[in-house]
Amino acid sequence: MSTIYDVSARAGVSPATVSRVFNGHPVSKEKQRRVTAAAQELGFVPSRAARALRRNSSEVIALIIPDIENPFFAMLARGVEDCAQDAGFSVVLCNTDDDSAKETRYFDIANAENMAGVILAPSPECGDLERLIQAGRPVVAVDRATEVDVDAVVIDNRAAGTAATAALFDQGYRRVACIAGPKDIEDTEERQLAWRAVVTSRTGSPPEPGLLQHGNYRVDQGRTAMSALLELAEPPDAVLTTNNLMGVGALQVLHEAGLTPPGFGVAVIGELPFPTVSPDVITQVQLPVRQLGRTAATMLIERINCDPQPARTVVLRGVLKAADTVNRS
Amino acid sequence: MSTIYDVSARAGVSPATVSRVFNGHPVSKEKQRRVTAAAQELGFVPSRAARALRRNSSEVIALIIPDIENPFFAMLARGVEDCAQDAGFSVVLCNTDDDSAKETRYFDIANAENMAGVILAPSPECGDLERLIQAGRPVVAVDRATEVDVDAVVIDNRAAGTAATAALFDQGYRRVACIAGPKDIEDTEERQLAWRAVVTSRTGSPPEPGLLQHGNYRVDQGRTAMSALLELAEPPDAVLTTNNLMGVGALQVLHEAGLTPPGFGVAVIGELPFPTVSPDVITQVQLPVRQLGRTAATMLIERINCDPQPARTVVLRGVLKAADTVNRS
DNA sequence: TTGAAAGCGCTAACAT
DNA sequence: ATGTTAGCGCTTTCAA
Repeated sequence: MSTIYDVSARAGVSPATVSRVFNGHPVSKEKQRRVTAAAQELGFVPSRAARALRRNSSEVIALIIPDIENPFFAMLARGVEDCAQDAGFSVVLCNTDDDSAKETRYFDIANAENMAGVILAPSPECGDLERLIQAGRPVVAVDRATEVDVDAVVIDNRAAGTAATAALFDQGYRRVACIAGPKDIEDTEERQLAWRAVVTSRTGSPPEPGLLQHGNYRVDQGRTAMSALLELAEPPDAVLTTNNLMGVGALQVLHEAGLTPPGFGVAVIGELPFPTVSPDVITQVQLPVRQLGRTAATMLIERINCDPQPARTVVLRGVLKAADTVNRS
Repeated sequence: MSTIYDVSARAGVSPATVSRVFNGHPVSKEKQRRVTAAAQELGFVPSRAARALRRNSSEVIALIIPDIENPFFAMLARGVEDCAQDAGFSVVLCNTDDDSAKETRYFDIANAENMAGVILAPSPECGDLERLIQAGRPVVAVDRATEVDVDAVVIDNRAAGTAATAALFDQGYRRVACIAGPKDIEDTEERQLAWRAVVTSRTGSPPEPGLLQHGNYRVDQGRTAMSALLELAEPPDAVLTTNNLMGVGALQVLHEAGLTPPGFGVAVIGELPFPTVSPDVITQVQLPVRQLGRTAATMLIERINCDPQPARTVVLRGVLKAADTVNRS
């Protein structure tokens, strides 16, 4: 690995000039040419390690998410990485399993690595964000907002829940249940409240308590919740799940019980990953997840470039893909 | 962010001693105590950036893969990250889209960042690995081997292809087609050859050319290939896909054509991601993907710790989950 | 066991 | 526009 000194010697200029060329600072045409030529010949690649130390900011951003195996976060990661790469940043992948201690550990690492910034999908009780703020490291929250006042990109959960639930009623279902996420998470709470509101307005009374189940956003809990719903004295004829993975679990159980859509109504907030059967009979609210990632990365990079404006929250809306309307009389 | 000097001043020792404490080098009990106390009080976290520069090796490894949105690679990433984290390493996510130019760019970044090592799922024509080798950066190849002689963790593709194809014949299917990956990739080639061998031995003659389709490992090409198979003058009664995503595509097309398993036999190498219907009617060769990631990370970390042994190749085997044997007479 | 000091490769004042 | 130089925070000889 050759250094800036090797290049400067070969080009007959000072190391500072080489640095200037590689940072786009003004340099005379002639020296510019000599430097690039010398660098080319030596296969010189600037040391990001040295630069990070000197500038107290590396060309790396942290992406802190619950679990990359969840297709939602994989998509998000893809959006972030695409955008980051275009801007010359690399992305460090940090899985937290919704554990705030792990989250905090990653905050420390972000500091220790002098990372340029952090994109965070916060766990229910978010880690100690102050550590980042105090170090002056920009943070953008995605998917969920945080207590702390930082930039955020979120989904319009209320609208998503309303659209999905209303679609089920429009398709003719009457007893619409809901499988929601953990109680203490804001976004799922919003979706669940939307469901409750639509049920109330369509049926004239609030949903029975048994029709609301809580899961942890994963497939197995979708299964558990769906099983519980089917065991009710008076089971529902349709279900809304507030995320995609619990939708997968619910569909598995329904399938095993011989209750496939559209015989039983299913609506999912989020997109079913890799469906092997036609998803036309399932109502989905498709979330612009990649866009979520791209937007977050863009905002973060603006901050990294010292954009001084106050914290912003960007709200993205999902797109309703209603099931083919089989109006069951 | 306090530095090693702040700590040394507070503890009344030299900076070198602080460094020694944090690196597990011998230091007297007393000073050890004072240093840890001082560090604790100051909330000192060692600068990885400085360390990386000085040691010419950071606590970061690169994970270079085609696409994190493919659940196979998401699982792999999870295995890698879990293992890396335990050893104190962070993981940089690099999506190549099977583009060797992007791959090479990431090799340069790995060098520029002084990364500790690289885990690489090589694209068909692999990037310029020499850049890494020459810089002395350890590399472990996963999923596919490389031209260059480096450590590798791969799947026993021949066994996987054989088991899956044989299972289809055992279930009573007679005309077994194959949807394989790109022609120039070794692993899919192995799987396809295994299919060919089993077909030949079971039917007494090699498969007709039309029964072999090539795709690019993605859902859409699985669809295209399956459609082509169904349009044959004499269509197959079963199909093997050499990866999971093409299996998804094939199942979609079959479903749309009203040909669902077990009426039409389907075997997939790899696991169907998030199946919404019971996968019991589909033969899968489950690949130990997370284990693949863990093994690769473990091997890499051994190399980082200067393990001098010659390049090793570890072969992992999949597990056959045959469909419930519906023997169609 | 401990400390002093050099230096990893770069950037940014400062001086010219 | 360009060169000189002092660090960024750490690790690692070398001496003591």
